[in-house]
Amino acid sequence: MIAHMDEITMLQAEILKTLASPRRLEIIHRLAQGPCEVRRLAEDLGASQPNISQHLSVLRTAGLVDAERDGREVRYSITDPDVVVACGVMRNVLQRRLVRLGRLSTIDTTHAELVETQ
Amino acid sequence: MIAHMDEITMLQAEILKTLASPRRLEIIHRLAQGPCEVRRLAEDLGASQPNISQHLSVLRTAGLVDAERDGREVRYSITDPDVVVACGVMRNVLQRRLVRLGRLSTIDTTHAELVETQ
DNA sequence: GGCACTCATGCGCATCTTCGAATATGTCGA
DNA sequence: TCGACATATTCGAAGATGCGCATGAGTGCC
Repeated sequence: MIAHMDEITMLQAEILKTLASPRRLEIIHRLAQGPCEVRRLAEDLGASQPNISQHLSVLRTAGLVDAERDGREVRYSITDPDVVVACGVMRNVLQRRLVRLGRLSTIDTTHAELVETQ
Repeated sequence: MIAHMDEITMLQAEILKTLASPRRLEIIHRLAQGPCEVRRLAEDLGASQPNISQHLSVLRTAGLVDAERDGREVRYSITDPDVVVACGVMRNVLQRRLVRLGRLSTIDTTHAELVETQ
């Protein structure tokens, strides 16, 4: 579909599609704090191991996370910190919007530098 | 699905899902240069009017763009510039990756501050 | 080798998304 | 009011996605 379009635009759409999942966002969010093994991710996020593994596979294919074997465990980590930064900016957009919608009378959290990517 | 999860995480996934489309990214990219009417968008992007209108509807529902009627035309514009910034950061991540993959011997474009969101 | 543990993968099913084509809605001018 | 133009919406088919479940594959210890 869409014969000719900036290749980078299509790649970007792929990346975004990869991130467009609550579960995967949680994983990214968790990995932003530091590398983590599959089992622990599954526990922390309250999901099944296969489920987490599937999502990690998607993230790995998209090049958003790296996998490193350590004994029988596999430790995943964020590939490029800027992905977390981008997510943080998005998150701030949402924060601002929620404030705007939720409490119209409230003074805007002028540039609440949350970027609490962690 | 996924009973309890940060509401903001789910909203963020919604936003990302909205952006996870080459066509819609093109639209955002185009609107980042300034407001534009549907017909011109369709022409510039080489897509049909209904198609563009559909995508604009999705973007509008997600609150990513604003629509303003002007006579019989409707002018669309970016709601929050930070969305463009976030896209720009993502784009840079990709740029770097392409450089890394394409020309391994090339010196890394150390923080090529493209953010050519425009 | 055999077992336990950790992670990855394949399958089937329900759900959602996208597109083109047709059509409805809205706006202006004659 | 009618016609022309600009935009929005609806519909159906094709394709993609997510989940649970079962199972395969890799590793280390006995």
